Amino acid sequence: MYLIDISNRGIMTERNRTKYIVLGMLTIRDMSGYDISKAIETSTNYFWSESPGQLYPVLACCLKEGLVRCKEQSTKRVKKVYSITAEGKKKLKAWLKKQPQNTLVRSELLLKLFFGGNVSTADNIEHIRQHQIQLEQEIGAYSAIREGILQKHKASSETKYWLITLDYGLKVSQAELEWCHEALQVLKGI
Amino acid sequence: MYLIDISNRGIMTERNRTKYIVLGMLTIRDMSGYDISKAIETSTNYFWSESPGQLYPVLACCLKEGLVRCKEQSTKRVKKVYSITAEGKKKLKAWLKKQPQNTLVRSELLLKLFFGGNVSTADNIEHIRQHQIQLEQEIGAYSAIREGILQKHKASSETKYWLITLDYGLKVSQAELEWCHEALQVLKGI
DNA sequence: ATGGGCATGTAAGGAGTTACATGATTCA
DNA sequence: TGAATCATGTAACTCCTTACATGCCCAT
Repeated sequence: MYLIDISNRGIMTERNRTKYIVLGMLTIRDMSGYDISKAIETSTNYFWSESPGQLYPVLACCLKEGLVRCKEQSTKRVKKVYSITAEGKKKLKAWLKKQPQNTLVRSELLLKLFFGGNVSTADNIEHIRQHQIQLEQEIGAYSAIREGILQKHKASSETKYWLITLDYGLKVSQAELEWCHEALQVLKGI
Repeated sequence: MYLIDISNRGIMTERNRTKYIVLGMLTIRDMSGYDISKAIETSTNYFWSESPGQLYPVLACCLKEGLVRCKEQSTKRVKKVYSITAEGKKKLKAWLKKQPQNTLVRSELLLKLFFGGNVSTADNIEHIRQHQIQLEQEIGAYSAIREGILQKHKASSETKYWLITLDYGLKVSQAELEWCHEALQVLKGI
């Protein structure tokens, strides 16, 4: 016997956080699905990503639930620009206030290193080296984005929070880079 | 028209990494499904977790594919102890040598902070404070595990890699803790 | 005129979790 | 003797990605 709430079916259950990133992005400015997708890629991607195949259905659901509205469009217009409704804002705020949880990390690199004793030291060193290169690129990208925010945007409540999350990325990546260096020294037997 | 490789169906496709953590754990010692589940919880959980509902079917699949074998059991014995086969070891090694990818991070905390301008500063401060407490506990737990490894196990190739992954957790958590401190100062306007 | 980026989607299915059922063993 | 933990498993479902289809717009 299963006691499952069947009314909660579909893609818009309590646990689906895609709708909150959609609503959140629409508090910054009115956007199309494509714009939201691009905004995620260039701002939250390192701690939260979404694929178009997930985004568009959720956006359609938000519209049906009255959390967003779509601007009147002529027959010619292809681009659909959405804005957040008062109800959408209310829903977003309620979620933002709730204690966050469910941090998920899945690092294939660490999983492979954990079992690294089964292959040669050279194999493991190579994995770490590759990661090192990637991290250096990421740190460069974050720094560039940071400069961009400071120059293009006025200091505001919004930008303050953007910088805080960016600084998380910078700080953690920097720590990872240091770890790479130390791990390589251990593996090289220095 | 869809050109999808239908032969790859089921739960044991190329992208399913659960089988590799199963195989990897069995290189440490022979284990039951339950043992593997516990081992994951106490060793790789902070960078790779698995639920029992995922683990048992994959273990059954590994058995069917000849990657693991199950020890002969009397009718009385309930516990099924598995060991890795030569073929299983070969498959694991091939995977370990391939360049890792697909690092996935989903941080609800950072997502909420990114949109933090929509709620009060106090709400955001509270989220960071909670995270700080959690981090301190985690760092304590990692340190305890580190001591445990150093005392219970002889220094070996295996333990060397365990310590490297553990040190990753320590280093990154420490950096996160520092970030918490800085972020709180920014939000408090110090 | 055509190739690339803009833009909106859908189909199929794999990955993974949750919520159970079921029964043995251990120990206070 | 009864609760906790050990132990194995399945059903149902959600989440998410991949791999397409489709067509517009714009610059070379």
